[in-house]
Amino acid sequence: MDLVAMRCLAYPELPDPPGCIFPSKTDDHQLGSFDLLATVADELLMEGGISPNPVDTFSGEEHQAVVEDSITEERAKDKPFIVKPCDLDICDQSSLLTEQVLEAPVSNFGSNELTSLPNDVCLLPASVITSECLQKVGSAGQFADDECKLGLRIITQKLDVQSSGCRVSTGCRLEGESEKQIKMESKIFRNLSISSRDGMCGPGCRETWERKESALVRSSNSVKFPSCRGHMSCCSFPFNSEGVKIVTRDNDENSSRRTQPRNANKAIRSLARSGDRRIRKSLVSKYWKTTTNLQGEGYNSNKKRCSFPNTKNRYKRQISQRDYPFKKRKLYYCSSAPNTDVIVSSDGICSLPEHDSKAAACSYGSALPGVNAAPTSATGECSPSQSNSHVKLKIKSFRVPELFIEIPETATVGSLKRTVMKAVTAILGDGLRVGMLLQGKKIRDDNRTLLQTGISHDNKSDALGFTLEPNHTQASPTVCPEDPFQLPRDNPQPLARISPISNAVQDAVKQGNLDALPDLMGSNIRNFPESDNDSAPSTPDMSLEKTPTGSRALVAVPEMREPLAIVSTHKSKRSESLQRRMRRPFTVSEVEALVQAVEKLGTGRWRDVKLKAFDNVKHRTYVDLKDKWKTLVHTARISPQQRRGEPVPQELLDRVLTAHAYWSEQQTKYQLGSQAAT
DNA sequence: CTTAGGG
DNA sequence: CCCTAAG
Repeated sequence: MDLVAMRCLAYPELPDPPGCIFPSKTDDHQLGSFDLLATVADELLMEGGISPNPVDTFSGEEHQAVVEDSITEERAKDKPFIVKPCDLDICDQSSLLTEQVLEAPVSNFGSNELTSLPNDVCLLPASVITSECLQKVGSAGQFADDECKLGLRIITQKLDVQSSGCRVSTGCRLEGESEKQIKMESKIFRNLSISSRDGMCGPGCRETWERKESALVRSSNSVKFPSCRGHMSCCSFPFNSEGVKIVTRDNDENSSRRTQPRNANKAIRSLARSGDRRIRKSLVSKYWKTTTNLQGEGYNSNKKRCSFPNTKNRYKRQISQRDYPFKKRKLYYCSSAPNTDVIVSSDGICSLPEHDSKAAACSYGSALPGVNAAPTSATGECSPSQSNSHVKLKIKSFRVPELFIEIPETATVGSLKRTVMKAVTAILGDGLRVGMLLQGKKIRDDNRTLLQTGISHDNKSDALGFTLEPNHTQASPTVCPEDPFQLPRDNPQPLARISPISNAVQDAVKQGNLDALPDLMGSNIRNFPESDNDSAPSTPDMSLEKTPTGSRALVAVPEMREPLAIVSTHKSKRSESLQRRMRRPFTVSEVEALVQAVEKLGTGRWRDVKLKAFDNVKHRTYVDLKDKWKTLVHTARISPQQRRGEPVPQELLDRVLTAHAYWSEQQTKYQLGSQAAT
C-alpha cells in the first residue's frame, strides 16, 4: 500500500486531509514510508527539543539491538507499512480522559525474541509512554525537567528488502515547550499511526516489548481498538476502513495552557468547530421537529433558524465528519502522584508501569484531573519515601452511563450500533473531564494528595470511581446561541463512570464505535428526542402526539449516582428519534379502512381521514395516510408482478383507482369552479 | 398544524 | 418514511 493509498484510506473523502503531514505525491510506498518517517524525524529534530540521536534518546542498548535486527530481510518482507488511523474504542474515550492519543498499535511489537522488532512504525500515545521512557528522555538531557509531558516515539523500519531498515525514535515535549514542538506533536499525532496491516500482536508480545522497551505498551491489546471499519460514511471522525483515527478534543481546562497549533491546525480546528455546529444545528432541527410534534408550540418561531433540509443535513453531517477536529492529546492519565503511572492499555485499562523511576514519576506533571492531586512538587522532586507507596489503578473501561436508546426490535444491529455511536459521540463531542469518586463521593479538591484524599496503595480499587463529565461547565451561548441543547449543558454531569469492571459497557461502546459515527456531534445524549418507537400499534405513542411531554424527549442527564445500563434497548418512553421511524407496512385491513375513508372523505382531507379511520392508531399520521394513499394509487397502476410486500387485494386497489379518479375529478371541478368564480 | 409533493 | 414549502 502506498502512501497515497494510505492517505486515502485514512481520509477517504478528503482530498487533502488536514494535518496530513505527508505529501500525497509520493508514489513509492516504500519510499513514502521512509519519507514519512524521515519527515517526522526531521521535523522533530528541527523543531528542537529532540535528540539528534533518536535511538539514544529513548532507549538504550536494547533498542540498538533491536534496531540492528530490524534490518533483517526477513522482517522486511513481513508486512508493508500502512498508515492507518487509530482505532477508536473505549480506550479512546479513556484517551479523552487521559488525553493521550494515538494508539498505535503496535502490531508485531515484539515477538518474543529480541530480534523481533517493531515491525511497524508506532506512534505511541503519551499515555503509553512509561516513566522509564521519560526517564530516558530526561537522561538524554532533552526533557530533564518535570515539564515533560509527552513522549513521542516512532519506530520503524523500512520494509524494503533491499534497503536497510529505518528507524526513528524521538520524543517531544508537550507542555511547557515551544509552540513549534507542540505543533509538531499535534501534527504527528494527528497524522501518524502506522501499524502493520494485520494488527496487533498477540498477548505474548507485549511482555517482551515491555521488558525490552521500557514498557512502552502495556499490552498489545491495549492498543487494539475496535475500529469503525467500513463505516466511514457514518463516522464522525476521519475513519477509514482500516481503522479509526482517533480524535479528541482538547480539554478546555488544559488546552489553554498549551500553545496554539499552527495555522493549519487552527484552520482545521475551526473547520471542525463549524462542523460541530452544523451537526448541532441539524440536531437541533430534528430536535425541534420532534419537539414540535410533542408540544406543538414554538415550532414556527424556531424551525426557521434551526431547520435544515434533511438531505442537506446528511450532507453536512458527512462534511462535518470529515471536518472533525483533530486534536492534540494531552497526557493525562499519568498521575503525578508519587510513582503512579497509569498507562492506558488495550482494554482501556490503566495500568501502572512496573518500574517507576523517580525521574519519570516526577516528569509526569499533574495529569489526571481527578487523580492528580499528587504534589509532585513543582520541582518535580519525589521524595524517596514516597516512592514506595504506589496507588495502583486499573481502569478496565470507561463507562458511559445513562445512554438511553430506544430502538425497534426490527432495527438492524447496524443501526443499533450506529445509535450507540451517536450517543457516545454526542458525549465525546464536547470533550470530557474526569471526575473522581471515592466511596461514591465526589472528590473535588484536586490539590490534595491521594493520600490526603484517602486513596492509598492498599485501597480497594473498587472504592475508586472515575467519571466522565461534560467538558463545558457553562453553556456558552456565544458558541451556539440557538442551540436548544445548551440548556442541558449547564450542569455538567457525569456521563460515564469508570469502574474497574464494566465490560458490558465497554462492549457496548465498542460496538458503537465499530459501526459508525454518525453525526450527533456536539449534542448530548439527553438530546435524543423521542422517536417513534417500535411499540406495537397498541402501545400509545405518547411522545408523538398528544402527550406534551416533550420534555421527556430530552433525556435528562441521569444522576451521577448510578451509571446504569448503557444501552437500554427497550422502549423507555424517552428515547431518541434521531432515527427514522420504524417501518410499519400497512396491513390489508388498514388499507381497507383507508380506502373506505378516502372514498367517503376524498383525497384532500387527510386529517379527517386520520380522525375517521385511524384516530386511535397513533403511529399513523395523516401524512402517513396520505403517503399510503399515494403508494396505493401507484400500486394499483402497476402490474401485480411489480408489486411488493403484502399483496393488497385487487378489489381494494380497484376501489383506490376509482376513488382516486373520482376525487381527482372533484378537485378539478372545484378548482375550475373557484377559478370561474374569480 | 395541514396539505401537497418531491425524495 | 422523511422533509418541506405553502397555506
